[in-house]
Amino acid sequence: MVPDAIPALKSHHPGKDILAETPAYDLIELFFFAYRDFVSDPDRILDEYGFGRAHHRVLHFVSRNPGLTIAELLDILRITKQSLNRVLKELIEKDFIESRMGTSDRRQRLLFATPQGRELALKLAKLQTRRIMRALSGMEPEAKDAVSRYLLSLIDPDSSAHVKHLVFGSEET
Amino acid sequence: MVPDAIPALKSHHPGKDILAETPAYDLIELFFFAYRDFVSDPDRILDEYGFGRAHHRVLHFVSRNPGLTIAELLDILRITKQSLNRVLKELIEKDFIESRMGTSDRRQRLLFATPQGRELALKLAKLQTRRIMRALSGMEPEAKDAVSRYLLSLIDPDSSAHVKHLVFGSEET
DNA sequence: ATTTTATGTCAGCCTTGTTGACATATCTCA
DNA sequence: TGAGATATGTCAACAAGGCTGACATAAAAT
Repeated sequence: MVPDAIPALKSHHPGKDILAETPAYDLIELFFFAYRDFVSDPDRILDEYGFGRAHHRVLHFVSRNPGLTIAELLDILRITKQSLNRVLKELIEKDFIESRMGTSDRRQRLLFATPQGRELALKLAKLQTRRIMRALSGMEPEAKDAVSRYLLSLIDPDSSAHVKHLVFGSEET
Repeated sequence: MVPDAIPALKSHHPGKDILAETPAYDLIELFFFAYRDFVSDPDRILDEYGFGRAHHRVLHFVSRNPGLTIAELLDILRITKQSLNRVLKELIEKDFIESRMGTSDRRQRLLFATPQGRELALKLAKLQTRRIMRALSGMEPEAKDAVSRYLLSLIDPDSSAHVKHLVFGSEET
């Protein structure tokens, strides 16, 4: 059923080339399916509020990082300010996020989730946590650490320090 | 910096409730960042062909499962036939995928990647494999298995048997 | 005083998802 | 055989969420 998809790797040089270049189809495809289902949980709830996945991402990171600036948020999401502005404006209008003028630099906007915003963000995070916990249950305790290190290592090395700081706070390695 | 986002879980009942409901922010966020970077690799190459991520997904699963039917592909991707048809038509026109009439059931269309299609699919899979191998290097051998089992368990239980069959072939457990 | 920076906004476009309606060929079953 | 179910294709319209380019403003930095 599955075709010989790696003809170029059959004959030639021995050694690690073969292993290094043999596609890791299992991890590629499992990642796709896992992500597909993982992000689908919040969708139903977001619908009730008239929000989409883009709103979820913004609300999540603002709720997790009170006082986040526009520039920092753009760097996290890797989208343009025009794209961000569209969903952010809606979140502010519907009172899920509040934007205050920066104190030290008054050009900046500091973003904060409102109580309503924090509540929704928490609700969605719990939903995803339930799925994560179900997956981790029945696995050895070291498994969670392995998964965490794997995901971190998948990230672009350029960003990994930044992500580490964002996710774990000011810890090292 | 990080707010007290779980006030509702502080006082009440003892026991596992607290742990079960404390958001797993680390795994939630690492999953987001890892996926963000993981899917970005192929983008540059796809651009050269005038394709997007939707084309990539279709090409990947057809290349991996020669003879796939439209219905099976729709079930994998979880999109509507109209959405699929748009990108599939382009892949066929540009000769990356071939559609043959079913033999046993002539209403069906059996999809096959052309040599050109297989080549592109392989190129993209290798690119993602390089990132995966970089992440796995430096981890214990059991780590890969832990990651694989974790991702599989994240998937909706309804789909997990189907995914298992698709990814690993006709194996059990 | 000038330039740079942080943000906002308008306009238009692209990709990729959606719904609903309808057409065709083929298979299944009574 | 004939009716209905099934697999696919297609048209039209729309929505979400990306993008680019251009331009505006206020505040900081030099």
